[in-house]
Amino acid sequence: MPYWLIKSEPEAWSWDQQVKAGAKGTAWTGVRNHTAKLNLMKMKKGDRAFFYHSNVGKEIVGIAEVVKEHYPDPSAKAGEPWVVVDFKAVEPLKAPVTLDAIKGDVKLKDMALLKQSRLSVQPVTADEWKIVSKMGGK
DNA sequence: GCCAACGTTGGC
DNA sequence: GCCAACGTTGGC
Repeated sequence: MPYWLIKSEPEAWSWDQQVKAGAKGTAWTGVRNHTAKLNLMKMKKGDRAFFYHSNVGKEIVGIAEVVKEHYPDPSAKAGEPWVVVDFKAVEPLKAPVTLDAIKGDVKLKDMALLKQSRLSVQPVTADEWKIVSKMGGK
């Protein structure tokens, strides 16, 4: 099963808001980058993603799950190609995994989070998923 | 089709 | 607040 990492500035959309959105989940709107869009389109229902707080916090705070596969982004202008998927919060990490901690682990040096820091929807390998989950207290 | 200018993201 | 990375735009 593929794994992902989704980024949000907590001032715009935080993990707490995602939790409050409940089991039904919410649309992950606002992706305006083609690489990120392609990743959204690859996601299948049930895929899991790390929820990362960019800018403020700079840490992975929880695990989200795809509840609805991609469909046109309601926040896009007519004719634009952007898509969204619906995510729900699954569970928080017991201990958030900070960017510093990720940088400090040589096994995570190839993570897209470090290599393509501006990409807001990224793939995560199974190994990376396992390591970060463990660091997060799972 | 190239590339300079410009805007945005996100870490520091 | 600065700046590196990088995507987009527009002149040629």
